[in-house]
Amino acid sequence: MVSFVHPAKEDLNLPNILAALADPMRIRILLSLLAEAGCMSCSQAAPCPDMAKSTLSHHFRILREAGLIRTTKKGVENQNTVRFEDVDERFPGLLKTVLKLAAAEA
Amino acid sequence: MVSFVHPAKEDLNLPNILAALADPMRIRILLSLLAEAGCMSCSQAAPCPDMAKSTLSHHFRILREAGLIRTTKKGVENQNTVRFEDVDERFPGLLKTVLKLAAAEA
DNA sequence: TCATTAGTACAAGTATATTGAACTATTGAA
DNA sequence: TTCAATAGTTCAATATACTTGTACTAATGA
Repeated sequence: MVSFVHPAKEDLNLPNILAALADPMRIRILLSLLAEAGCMSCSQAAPCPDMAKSTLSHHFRILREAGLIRTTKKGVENQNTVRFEDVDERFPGLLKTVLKLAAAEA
Repeated sequence: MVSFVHPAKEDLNLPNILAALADPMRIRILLSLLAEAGCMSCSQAAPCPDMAKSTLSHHFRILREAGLIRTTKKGVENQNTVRFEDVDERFPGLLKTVLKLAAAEA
């Protein structure tokens, strides 16, 4: 059985979050998740279909352990959502600012 | 003769900037530079005196090549300033948001 | 001219990212 | 039930990036 590590809201940590946001692939995953305004499986959310599954899994783990997404197992897939409110409460404005700029660049 | 690489304002690039901001030591260097509201040598700006000179030089180079600081040689020292306006024009709000949150954490 | 100071450059070791292969869990169909 | 297919994870190996010591350069001042 796979169980996912999700830090509590109060344990969100700025260096971890910034490190997670520092990878263009992970930014694109977050934008993709937000564009669908809800849950997506890892494969759906992946904006780069030719990337190795294991690499993708690694990126989702980084996002999850930084507290940027929440992952739950639904059947054979995972459902991922952005923890926007949690992150915004702890670090107001950060996610909105970074993702807005990233979306504008893309 | 050492000459420094400074990207033009229009070449500032979000992934590079986020990657540069993803290291706590580099965040502390930026905060230290801004706290003095101006120029500082590398050694002055370094918030961690027991770090190897070469490591420090490496961090200043990352910041410089991401376009976050400008370095000029003044005598035997370097003078470093944060390129706040350039970065803010290209990526409005980013630097202010990140550094404010980082300062609040520290 | 020579010692000192501030920093850079390079090479070596150490840490992190990427990938393929093997594995687990769930589903759905025979 | 059993079996194949699907979606992800884990692990081990390789590739890339960070850290540091040593050697070097450039400027200053005695």
